[in-house]
Amino acid sequence: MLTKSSTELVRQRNSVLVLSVLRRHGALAHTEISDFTRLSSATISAITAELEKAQIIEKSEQQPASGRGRPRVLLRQRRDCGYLIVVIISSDAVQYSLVDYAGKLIDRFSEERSHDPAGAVRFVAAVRAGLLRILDRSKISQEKVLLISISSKGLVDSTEPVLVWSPIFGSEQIDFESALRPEWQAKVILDNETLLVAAALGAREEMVKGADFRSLAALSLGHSVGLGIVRRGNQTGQEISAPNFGHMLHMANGGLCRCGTRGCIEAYAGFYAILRSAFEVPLDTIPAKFVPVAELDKIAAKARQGHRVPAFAFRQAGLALGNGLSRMLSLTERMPIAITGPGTRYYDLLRQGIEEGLGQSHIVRMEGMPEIRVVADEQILVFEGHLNRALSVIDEDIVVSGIPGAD
Amino acid sequence: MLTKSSTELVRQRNSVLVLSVLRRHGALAHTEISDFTRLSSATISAITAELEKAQIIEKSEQQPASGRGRPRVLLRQRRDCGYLIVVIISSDAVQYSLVDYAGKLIDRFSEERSHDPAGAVRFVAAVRAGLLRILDRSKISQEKVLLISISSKGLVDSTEPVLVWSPIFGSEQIDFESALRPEWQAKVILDNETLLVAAALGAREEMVKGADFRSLAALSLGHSVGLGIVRRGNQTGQEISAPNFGHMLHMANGGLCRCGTRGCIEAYAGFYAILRSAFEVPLDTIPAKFVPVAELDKIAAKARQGHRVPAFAFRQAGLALGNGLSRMLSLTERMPIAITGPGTRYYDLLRQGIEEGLGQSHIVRMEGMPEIRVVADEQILVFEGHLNRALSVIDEDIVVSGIPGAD
DNA sequence: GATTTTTTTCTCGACAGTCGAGAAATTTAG
DNA sequence: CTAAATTTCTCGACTGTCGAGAAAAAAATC
Repeated sequence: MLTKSSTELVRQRNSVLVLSVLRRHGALAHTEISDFTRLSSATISAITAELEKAQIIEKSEQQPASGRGRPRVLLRQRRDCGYLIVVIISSDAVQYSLVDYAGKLIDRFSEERSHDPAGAVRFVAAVRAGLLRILDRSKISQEKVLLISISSKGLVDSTEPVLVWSPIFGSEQIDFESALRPEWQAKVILDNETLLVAAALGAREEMVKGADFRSLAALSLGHSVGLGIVRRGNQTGQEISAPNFGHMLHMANGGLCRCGTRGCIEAYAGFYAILRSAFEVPLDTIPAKFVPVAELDKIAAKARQGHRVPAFAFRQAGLALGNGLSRMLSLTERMPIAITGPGTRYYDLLRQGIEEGLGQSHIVRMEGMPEIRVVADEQILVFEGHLNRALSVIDEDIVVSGIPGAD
Repeated sequence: MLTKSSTELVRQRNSVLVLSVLRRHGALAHTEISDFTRLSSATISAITAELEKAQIIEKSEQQPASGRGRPRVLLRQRRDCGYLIVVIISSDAVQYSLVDYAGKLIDRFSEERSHDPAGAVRFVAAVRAGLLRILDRSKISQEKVLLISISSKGLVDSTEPVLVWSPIFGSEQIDFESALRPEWQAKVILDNETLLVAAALGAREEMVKGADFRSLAALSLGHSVGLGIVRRGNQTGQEISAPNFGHMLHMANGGLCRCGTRGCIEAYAGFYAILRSAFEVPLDTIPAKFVPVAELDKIAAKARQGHRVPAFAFRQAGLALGNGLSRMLSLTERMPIAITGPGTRYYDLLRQGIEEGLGQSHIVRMEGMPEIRVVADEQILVFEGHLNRALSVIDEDIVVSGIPGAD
């Protein structure tokens, strides 16, 4: 359903546009903003004057003029315009980061997680405590926190910040919105971790390729298996999605997965699954909860020395991943695949299986093998994805919810 | 990448909006347009005056006033504003339809197709001849044909009207753009057939549910297997895609498919595949090119009488479909599935397998079985999808390419 | 038949937004 | 100290939407 358009909407969209180029390129002069946005100089004047009056951006202090002519005055976001709290939930810890409106990290700490399984309620309490703690440490007033951006592995609702399924809590849902609402008036968003990795990689790619960038998938290998897809939308920015890839069916009536179903991709390619096949444990035994990476390193070493069984375990994992990716590609357009996560250290062992698994499908035989690259630093990408996403959400909210001081 | 907005864009979008409500609801009065679009009466006056001057819409002749007050004047599209040719390519014929700007069918005929395999070049020539023929029959000038909307089974390029892979021509690509360009200046679009079915069903659904409609998948069963997905986009209308579902990998190293790959879904669920398993022919024999439906009806009759082998063939087909659908659902949100095509007559035999196949995946166990409905009249839906899509493309093109007579 | 009521369409002035052109500001070069 | 260069700011023109009320036209009422 289309919806009506008006002149105020035009101003809103152009204001968001100005803020977004400021995000992408840092402090900019009037002229540069005009160049990037293709808006006329007069319009830039009007918009920036409004944003400045509303204390969202500010003129930077004069810098030594480096050329002839009137010196430029750079415009940048006001750091104290608002704050963002990033919460990254991983299997063994929760990391809290406080970030200002300009994207600068102000404070950060991690808290260990107890692994008690019946702990969804306790976990939520711990997150609430963590949020209050980071707020307290920095002496920022709670109203200044505009957004809480949370990420976790697992399946996330597409419209509300609800964790529908996670490796740790299973089907015990966690609704962060209602958990934080009385205490916080900040907006709460929740994203799948690998989706953020994909978003960050997509943004980097768009920086380089510009309009040529079309789409990209990120595959995260670790205890569990995650996938994020970024596609360039028709008009408005990027479309991202985080499917339930790790628990897509690999083989009917296959190995038992942590989730209780048989034959998931993760039941072949998760760390615990590789361990299970390497030790030739029957595929229907209940998988180990956690697998120390050192343990897997030993198996990998043996596989590299030429031992058949451990090598076969990695190969099976690769096959499951390759088949799954080929199925994903059957449902989307052709796109490059970036592999991240701790599992990348075994890529040499997985590679052959992945490629063979990919090659078993019609689409890959027809279009050829997709480009596969290995990308390290998953942690950094997750945080980068949080910032990209969260700060542009804040920009939009600020503008749409009426620029304060404009009336 | 965001892009700048301007007042002219506002007018464009609102003009398209007016045309689209006229499409959806037929001839409307000034007041009604204002109600549907939520634009003010003054704006409607301005826009409709412009469209009328440009000979895109017209005031309908006075109808007997049916109430107090000044009688309404209804506005409607001018039939002769432009024309659309719909080309539906099916396995045994090509149907040509000429439609006016108001969506009314003016002329239609079908032409048999010869099944010679090396016939891509000849086929293109036949299509060109068919297009000229329908034009000639109706005495409409070629410049008045604004759009040629083509559909086929198979895989279609997402940006250009190129048939990348089809059941008949295989990987022999057909570029309709370049095939028709010298002769026709009309825009050419090409869509997968099942995608149009999904689009039509989505539009119907949106009529009923309004904003509650989220997404829907259409599964077409026949000689080949097709899938179309419609999702409600963030803001602008619907997002539709037609994945290569029939040739998604069902089982590694499985039965041989028409496409030459092993283990495609179609190699289990296509008509020829059901025939093959019912006759207990080895799964690696090259499949029959065409299977008369009567043949399959016989097998179905036997299966319904309780014979094991034919019943098993349908069950295997159902399992392949169910597994495939479950994989699709792992990569998208939960959505209802509409089953169409000639294969629906065997739904009673397929059903159990489909449901079992769906149930083998984590996502379905967690979210529950998706709603499955059987929808007849695939042919009508294909044409309806063509009209929905093509006419709104025309509306947009007319408005965006500058309203003639506005200057 | 004239007048009032009702409903719809049309028109006018107010307001918001963008744009181009040129004025104003401010620094470097000579 | 003046001219050139460069950036920012300002003004009037144009386009768009909106609300209010005028104009149109038919039915109801007196």
